[in-house]
Amino acid sequence: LKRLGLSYDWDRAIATTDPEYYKWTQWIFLQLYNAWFDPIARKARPIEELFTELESGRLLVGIEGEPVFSGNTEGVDAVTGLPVGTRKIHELPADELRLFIDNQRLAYMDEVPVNWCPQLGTVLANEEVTNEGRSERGNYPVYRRPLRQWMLRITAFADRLLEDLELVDWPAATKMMQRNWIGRSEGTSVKFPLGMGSSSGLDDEIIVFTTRPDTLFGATYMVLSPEHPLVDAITSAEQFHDVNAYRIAAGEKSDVDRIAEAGSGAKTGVFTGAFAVNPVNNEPIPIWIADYVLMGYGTGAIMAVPAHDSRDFAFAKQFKLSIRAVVMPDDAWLDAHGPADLRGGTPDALRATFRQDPTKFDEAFTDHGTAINSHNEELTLDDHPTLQAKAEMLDWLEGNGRGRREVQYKLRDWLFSRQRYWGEPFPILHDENGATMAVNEKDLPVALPEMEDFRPASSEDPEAPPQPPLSRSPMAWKQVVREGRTLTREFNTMPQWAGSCWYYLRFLDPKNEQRFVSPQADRYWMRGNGHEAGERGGVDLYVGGVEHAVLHLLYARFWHKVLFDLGKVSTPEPFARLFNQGYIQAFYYEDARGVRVPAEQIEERDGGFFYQGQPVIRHMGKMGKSLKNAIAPDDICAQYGCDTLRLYEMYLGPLDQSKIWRTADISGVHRFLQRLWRVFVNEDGSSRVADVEAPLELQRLLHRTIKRVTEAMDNLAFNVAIAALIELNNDLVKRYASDEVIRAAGGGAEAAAVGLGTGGLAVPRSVAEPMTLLLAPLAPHIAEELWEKLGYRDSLSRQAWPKWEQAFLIQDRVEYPVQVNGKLKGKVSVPADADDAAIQSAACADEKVAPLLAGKTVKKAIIVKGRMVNLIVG
RNA sequence: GCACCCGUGGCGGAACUGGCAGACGCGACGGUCUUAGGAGCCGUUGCCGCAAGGCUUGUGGGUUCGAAUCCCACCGGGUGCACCA
Repeated sequence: LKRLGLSYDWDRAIATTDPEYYKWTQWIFLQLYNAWFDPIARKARPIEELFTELESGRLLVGIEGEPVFSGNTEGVDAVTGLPVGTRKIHELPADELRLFIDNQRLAYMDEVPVNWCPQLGTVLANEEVTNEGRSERGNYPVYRRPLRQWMLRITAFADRLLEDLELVDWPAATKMMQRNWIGRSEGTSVKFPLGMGSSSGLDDEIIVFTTRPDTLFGATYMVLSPEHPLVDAITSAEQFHDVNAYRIAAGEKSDVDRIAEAGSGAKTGVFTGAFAVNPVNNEPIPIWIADYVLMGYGTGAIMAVPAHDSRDFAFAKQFKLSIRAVVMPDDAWLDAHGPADLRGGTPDALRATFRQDPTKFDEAFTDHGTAINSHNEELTLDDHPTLQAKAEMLDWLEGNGRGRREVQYKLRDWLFSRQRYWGEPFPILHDENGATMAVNEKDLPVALPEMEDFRPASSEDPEAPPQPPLSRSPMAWKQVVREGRTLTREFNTMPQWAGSCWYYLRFLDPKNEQRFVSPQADRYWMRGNGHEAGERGGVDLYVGGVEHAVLHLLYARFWHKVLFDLGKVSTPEPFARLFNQGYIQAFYYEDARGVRVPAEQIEERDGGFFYQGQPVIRHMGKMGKSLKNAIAPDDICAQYGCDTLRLYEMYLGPLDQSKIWRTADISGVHRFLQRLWRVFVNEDGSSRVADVEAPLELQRLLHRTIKRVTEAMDNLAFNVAIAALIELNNDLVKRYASDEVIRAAGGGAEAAAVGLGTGGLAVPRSVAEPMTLLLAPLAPHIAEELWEKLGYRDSLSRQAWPKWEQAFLIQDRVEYPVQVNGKLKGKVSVPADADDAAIQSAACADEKVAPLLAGKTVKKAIIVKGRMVNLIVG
């Protein structure tokens, strides 16, 4: 791939080139294809059970082809004799039944507006489009256009994906991002009948979603998204031209333009000529179309309450639509936003003005308040606080069949097909009618065909049709004959996420040829911490960057839940604990044109930075190719060794923070390793370690170090663990000085005499061995070398982790800081078993403290055992 | 705009449940060994002060015997969300 000049990444290359791996990715896809979501049980079930449910009559087919549970129907239709709102399934023609079933699958094909990126020549998932409306990869513009594509029904799992975030030990920020992305919002759907002036002639209604049903009396117009399916039917003849022109313009707009427009606050829109009826007061209200209403959220239609929604307020002012106040704000808001001549005046005047004409205020009031101007013959909300008014309105709507409680999600189904060569082929065949069927399990994997030219069709024209490279593949691959019928393979391929969605499961059992993972391996690894089946469980610790928060981590949770529901894995969540590591950052440099220049060729002089003699500007950013500021790890390894590189990166700071690379700082950890080596090993390579007694103070330091390192490692605080080892090493260097120091002091024999060593020059084995084991996870290579110098022939990796002994953590004497009135004044050393009275008298007798107590009485002494003494004097 | 996280020496950072702030490292300074030092070794190093001593965890307040840690307000930085009805 590199030779061909194509960009690639390793995850993807491995996932799509190892048939033993993608075979099982295709198999999991078939699990999704052959499953449906039971909304009552709230779980995925095999498609066979859909047939069973249909045959038993517990599941019925709704009028619009939706599944209806018999328990949810009300009464029997007098004409058909069937439960209200259902059809006879046995009389359904085969193709309709097939359509019904296909529409229930967790992997299904649908024609929906998708993110089309002509330059990449492929469609993209919502999660792969940036806030600016560009492709995350390559940063190209993305357009919305309807295309028939493979979708995965992740929305069915929205509630469980949200709820089960409670189970996992993840960073708050990552959970927050998933919650935002799922975007659950509780509200009300309200039916607005079409009124006079509608050209449709149908008794159609428009359903809107709102979180503020209490403001329904203030709905003075309605807005449909330009793509709303009813637009054609309702638009009047006079308005047809304008509406059509607006729709075309909106369709041609890229997301980039649309989002830029949103940022400016400007609104565009066109009147359709049609009216709807506000169900609470039977007033006709005009229906507009505008692109500030998104087809992708809610029902693609809104009731506009301009007095209490800032977008509707801007739109109504621009197009001179009426604005009616139905929620009274508090006085402070009125005073802050009211007309200049009334500000600072009486609240009554402001209230009266707001009630009459909210356009005199400078923005919409969107908070909760007290309902006003809100009553009809049956219902009055006036003077009721917003929460109460919401509940009352909801009751009224439900009682009259004009609306009901509803939950909306921002999450959309996952667009799963791509028009690229490098991806797992779908294990799917199409018949002559376009119906889909699964490839037989025994025929997996469906391998990619050999092709000369497998590049995606790139174009700058948003109208360019998608052309999957596999559509140009040899006929021998494209067509499959099964039972005498010629079937065609699916030409789209899966996105890179497919393979990464479950690789952690394959890691548990990578050589298994019978299953994607054996139940034994799943149980052993995923429930290793004593979890029962169905409890959280999952991978013990998963370290990765935040950029996966709503991509890989959401997709993998979804697949895992499907596999869990189908009994293929035993835990509902894949990753028990997640840790987001920070990025290594480095300086990068831009020349006068803003072009980035290689950081390694920068000269620093005269307080400035220069590239080939030209001044450049220094910035800071994530280390990588695009900023031309990468440091090749190989070079650092060649110069210092890879243990030094490891140690340096870990010593930079906490794992979750972004850290700045500074090559100069490497010498610190490099020196540590050299000093450590010299404590253990003589210049001639012989070991300095022997079976000598370690002094008590050293034993105590060793056990303190074991404790600190162990706890730091548990917290992933590698920098702290390394610091503790450096301290231990510094102590050893002082006690058992290195060759150079001994020579300087006149040779080994005299060393003890001049105070350089207390127990001879040999380093006690009882310290050296545990220290080596503590070092092993941080600097594994040098630790193995030292282990060999200690006389072992096998790797230390099978050794038990050192344990600290409480007995060595206890000191004979304890040094207490002495505070007087909360201020630190002195320190006293007392025996560890001294009682409070003894500690206090020692504290009072301290030479720094005593003068401060002269002529005063100690009113109170706060003594915290082992911690400190605080004397309160009057 | 809303939400979340974070502010500690010249720098990276440490500090268990509120209990000696600044561990450890870098840098700097001094010494030593050297033909030499951008190597090694030995020291010093939060700030002010000759010292005694005083001050110090973004700023201001609060709780407490005691606050980097808890609470409130503000300032600064980072991240996320955002035409989501």
